[in-house]
Amino acid sequence: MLPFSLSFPLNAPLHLEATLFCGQAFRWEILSSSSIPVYQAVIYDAIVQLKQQGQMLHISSTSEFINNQPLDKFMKNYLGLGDLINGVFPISFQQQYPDIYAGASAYFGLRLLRQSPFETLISFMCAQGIGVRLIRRQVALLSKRLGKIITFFPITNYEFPDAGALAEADLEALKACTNNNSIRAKNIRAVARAVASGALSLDDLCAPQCSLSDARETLMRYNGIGGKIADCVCLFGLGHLNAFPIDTHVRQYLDAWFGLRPSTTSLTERSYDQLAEQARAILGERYAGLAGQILFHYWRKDVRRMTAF
DNA sequence: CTCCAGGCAATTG
DNA sequence: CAATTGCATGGA
Repeated sequence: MLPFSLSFPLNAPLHLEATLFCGQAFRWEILSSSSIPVYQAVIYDAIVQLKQQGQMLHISSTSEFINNQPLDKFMKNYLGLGDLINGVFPISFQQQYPDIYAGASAYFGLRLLRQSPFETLISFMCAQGIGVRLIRRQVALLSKRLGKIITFFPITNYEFPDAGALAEADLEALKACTNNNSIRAKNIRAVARAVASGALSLDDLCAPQCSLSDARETLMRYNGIGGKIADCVCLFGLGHLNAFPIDTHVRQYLDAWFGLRPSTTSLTERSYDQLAEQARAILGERYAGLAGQILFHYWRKDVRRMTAF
């Protein structure tokens, strides 16, 4: 138990495992695998632990404030507790695809996290053509080697490095953290330099003050960020719940469940946008990203039986 | 050895 | 313009 703790009641049951290990976040760990699991991660400069008992969520932290907000306010926002799953899937979807809706209902306790924009950006730049295992390894290495150490005896962990740290990092050191991919290391450092210099302001790209199309357009100006990665950053770090990232898994379920296929054999910028628009037509413009993330998790866990998270 | 993993960018028609 | 083809790296 960490020094600052609080509990609050939930108006709907959470699925913490699905939320923290569905691929939107890469730093959460399970501490105890007893009947009630405890989840731990470093968020900004705080070690945070979560535990759910019945309808109560117990939170403890090494800091009273996270990212300049009181712990309870920060965590409610971080965990997306304001999003009500009831309105996420349109009635038309429930009627037209009752079996899929029923299957996905096991994951209605999944929430969309509002993570650090910079950490989300760099994390998903590590996520191209690579498995989730290796993404987690890269993010862990970046933190361990380039982030500040944070301790609360006997816990030792590391903050995700800030833009300044990555901007000044030695390219070879960075490469050693990014799966030995020098192009990726170079792209990450360039983006970090843009953020550190103020040329790129991630706060300005957050919803609702910035539109999804403006945010992704800005992000996609940088090498190593295409439509999919921009959408992931928008959805998981910038609060754009209508962003709809299409990866190999989403492509698979869009095809299998809805008969949606890209107009081209390989996904181009154009066919990507077309496919995302067709998905939004089925899942609803407003919450397509959140609905899609639930379907993504359902597809991977229950249909494809993947255990990689 | 081949194929896949939460794609991107340069090149070509 | 739009679409096809290279490319990068580790693990199953």
